[in-house]
Amino acid sequence: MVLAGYQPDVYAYNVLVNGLSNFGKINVAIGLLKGMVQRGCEPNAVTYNIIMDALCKDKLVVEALHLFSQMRIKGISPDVITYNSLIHGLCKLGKRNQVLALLNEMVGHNISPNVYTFSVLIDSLCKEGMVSEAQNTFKIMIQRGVEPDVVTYTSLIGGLCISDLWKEAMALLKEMVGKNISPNVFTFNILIDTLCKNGKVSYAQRIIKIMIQGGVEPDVVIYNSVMDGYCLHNQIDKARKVFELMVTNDIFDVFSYNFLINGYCKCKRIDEAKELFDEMPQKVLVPDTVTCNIITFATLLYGLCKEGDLDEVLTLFKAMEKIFRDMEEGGCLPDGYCYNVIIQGFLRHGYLPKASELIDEMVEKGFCADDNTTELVVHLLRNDDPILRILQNHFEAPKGVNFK
DNA sequence: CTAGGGTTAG
Repeated sequence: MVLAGYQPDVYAYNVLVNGLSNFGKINVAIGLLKGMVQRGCEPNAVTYNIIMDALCKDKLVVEALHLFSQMRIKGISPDVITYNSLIHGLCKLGKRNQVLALLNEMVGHNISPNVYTFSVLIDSLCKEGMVSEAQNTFKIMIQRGVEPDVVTYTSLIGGLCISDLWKEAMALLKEMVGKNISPNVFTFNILIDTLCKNGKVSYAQRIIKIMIQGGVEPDVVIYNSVMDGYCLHNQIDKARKVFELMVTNDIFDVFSYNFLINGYCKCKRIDEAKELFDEMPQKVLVPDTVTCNIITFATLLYGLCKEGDLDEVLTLFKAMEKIFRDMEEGGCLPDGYCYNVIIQGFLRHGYLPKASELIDEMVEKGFCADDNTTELVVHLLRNDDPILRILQNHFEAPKGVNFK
């Protein structure tokens, strides 16, 4: 464009700056910001907003604030988007005082906080567990004539759920529906999952009905939550019924299997857990879920270890080792959780050499013993087991424990 | 051309 003798205007530059920022090339975008001035094109608020927002999303709020002062020196007025980006960035860093200062500043410049501003504030308060403050902010917003939308409601409902205030969350759902603000599948899922975890599966079923009436179809996540809700509250057979319904409708995934396997392991119905595990390859074991397969192995082994069926554990572990090697090529390895669970199984049942060998392997791969593993080793050490000296090097002594 | 939320597991 330049070679052909055309001068890009500020819109053209902004498109480029935006593209570069979206691809993480913020430094190149900043270079362009300087370059455009040299070529006689003045940046506008949008140019600065794009770069400042990208910086804030990279937690580089200090750099964003530097640009903020530069734009004002140039006489370019910040707008509500400028402030929202900065406030969002500062909220994520927990800089409450600076957030309040900016809010005051924007109001002082006659820039009113809008639904984005309030949503950011409410979401941030919710995530910090300050739900009542979030509720207050919500009230203030309405008082000031700023209408909450689906984003604001979803954030606040999520916050209430985190604090187990599901009755308040339900009330809020009703309120938004009454205002003709349609909840989406995420709004429903957050609520349904909380209800299920609290053992209120029948409430959850009611919400699912409301949801279907509202034209939102339950997805696999919803069914999984309901199933896990039953598992968590010792109603494995109800969970099984949901699962079978899911399989019939072809709505299931690795999560579904993992929940149910976990449920069976927890109520010691290991045979059924193993049966489910065995049928997975025909149904869901596709390459992009290999990580989840590991989790499933761990879950299954956890159940077997607790049962003390060590022969079976060893058989499975050998099968697993083979799969691990196959996975290595795909870059998918067992994680620390997996190692710890298996090691604990061996420790509990006296297979100390195998435990030692696995700890070596785990440490070699950069994973650490977790609290449970450490506790088991310490317990065995207190009983003065000589074999455990082999293990000592792998653990730092917790306070008050002397390995020697 | 620019800003907010987003759900399930060991």
